[in-house]
Amino acid sequence: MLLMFELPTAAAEPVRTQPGILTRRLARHERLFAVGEPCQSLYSIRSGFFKTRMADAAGREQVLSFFMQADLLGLDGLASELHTVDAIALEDSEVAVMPVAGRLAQANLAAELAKEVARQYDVIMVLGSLNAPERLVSFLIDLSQRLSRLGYSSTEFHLRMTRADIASYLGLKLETVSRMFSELQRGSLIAVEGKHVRITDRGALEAVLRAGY
Amino acid sequence: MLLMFELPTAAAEPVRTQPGILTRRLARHERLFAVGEPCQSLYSIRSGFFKTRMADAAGREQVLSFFMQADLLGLDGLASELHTVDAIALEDSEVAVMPVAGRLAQANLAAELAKEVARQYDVIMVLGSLNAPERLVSFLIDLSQRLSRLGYSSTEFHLRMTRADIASYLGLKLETVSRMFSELQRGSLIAVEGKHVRITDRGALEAVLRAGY
DNA sequence: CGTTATATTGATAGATATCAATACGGGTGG
DNA sequence: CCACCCGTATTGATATCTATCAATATAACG
Repeated sequence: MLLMFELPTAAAEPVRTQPGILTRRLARHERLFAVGEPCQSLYSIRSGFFKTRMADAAGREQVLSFFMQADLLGLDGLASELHTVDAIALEDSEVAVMPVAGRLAQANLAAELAKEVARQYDVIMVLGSLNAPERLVSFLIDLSQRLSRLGYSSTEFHLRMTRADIASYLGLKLETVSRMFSELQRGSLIAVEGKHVRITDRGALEAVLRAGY
Repeated sequence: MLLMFELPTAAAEPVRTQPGILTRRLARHERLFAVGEPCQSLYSIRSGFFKTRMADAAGREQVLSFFMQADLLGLDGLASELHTVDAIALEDSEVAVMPVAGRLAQANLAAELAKEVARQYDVIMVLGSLNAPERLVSFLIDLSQRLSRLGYSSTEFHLRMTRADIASYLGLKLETVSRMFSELQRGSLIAVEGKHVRITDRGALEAVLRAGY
């Protein structure tokens, strides 16, 4: 099992399902690309769910983003031509492989990068100025909005990532995340059962971000 | 004095110092652009020092970056065509004004955005996984390296920003930043006197990031 | 030179991390 | 297909870190 993580990420050869479009399938826990690998392609997520993570000089790991359907993965590698993060499938997934120099025009690339910059500013705001419950609320609202945009329920969903993933993403510890879930449930803002979340009071959730907690 | 902050940011008309190149001068505390303004130009810093900041729904302010000579300001506005941050001069400064659609080729734009994405990942790592002294160390090393690249001393420099600015940038409170400065000084890693900083033991500073503090 | 912003330091409170024990659940092998 | 087992999650008790409150001290600015 541990071996799975050691396989070179190119082990699964992309397959040509439609003329001119490469598709790659990944099993849960498989790595789409790893730190240090050359960045030759971007990946548009067809289905599934990913996280990206990075480690610092002391080996501390940080989850940087979560990616779902229609999201574009791989922008991290454009500055240096090498990937600076690992991308890991959190469930069986399928991505469209797009050569960096290919169909994605230069202008679109800039637009995607600009969006990524904007998203990251939001993450920095969260990490820099929100306390633990606020961070979790912000995370849930963001998830809810993204799912909604994809046509899924905005009030009820399954978390694809572990508490540890959420904690790392939010700059907290997993126990704290767990406590905050329970806390929000006690306050009747949400209903949680493991990875299943239902937003029961969206107004109150949004109020948390406006007025603090 | 307070009025200064209320002046529209376009008050100071850019002047044409060289044929084809617009330059704009700003006094300390003056705003180069503000949240919500259309993003028509990027700014290359000729001299001086800037911070960018953002406020969330609850009005909490977050300093996002510091900019110095040769840095490119304004990338924040490219996603939505409106600026999402305020840019404020921390000392008398001069910037070259570059129309977004102008001389900066599309490819260069993408490259700059990619670099910005990479820089922000580092900020997220800092906020997400370092404790207070480590954050300050990371900040000082980054500053030192950037100044060095510009030909200034990497071991001795003047901070252009206040403790509150540093604190916001690092997701801390200003008192904590002040304590961490004193702490690093007690450990003989640096010598501080107000805004003047001297790095006395760079090896030890770097060790903090490798081994924790 | 006075006034105000900025910085330092101390005492204390509050939030989150850490340590630990238990419960839960999903994947795997029998 | 079921039972087992290990990864995951919850919860409690306590420790640690950072924020807050407060009092000076210092420096920058008009």
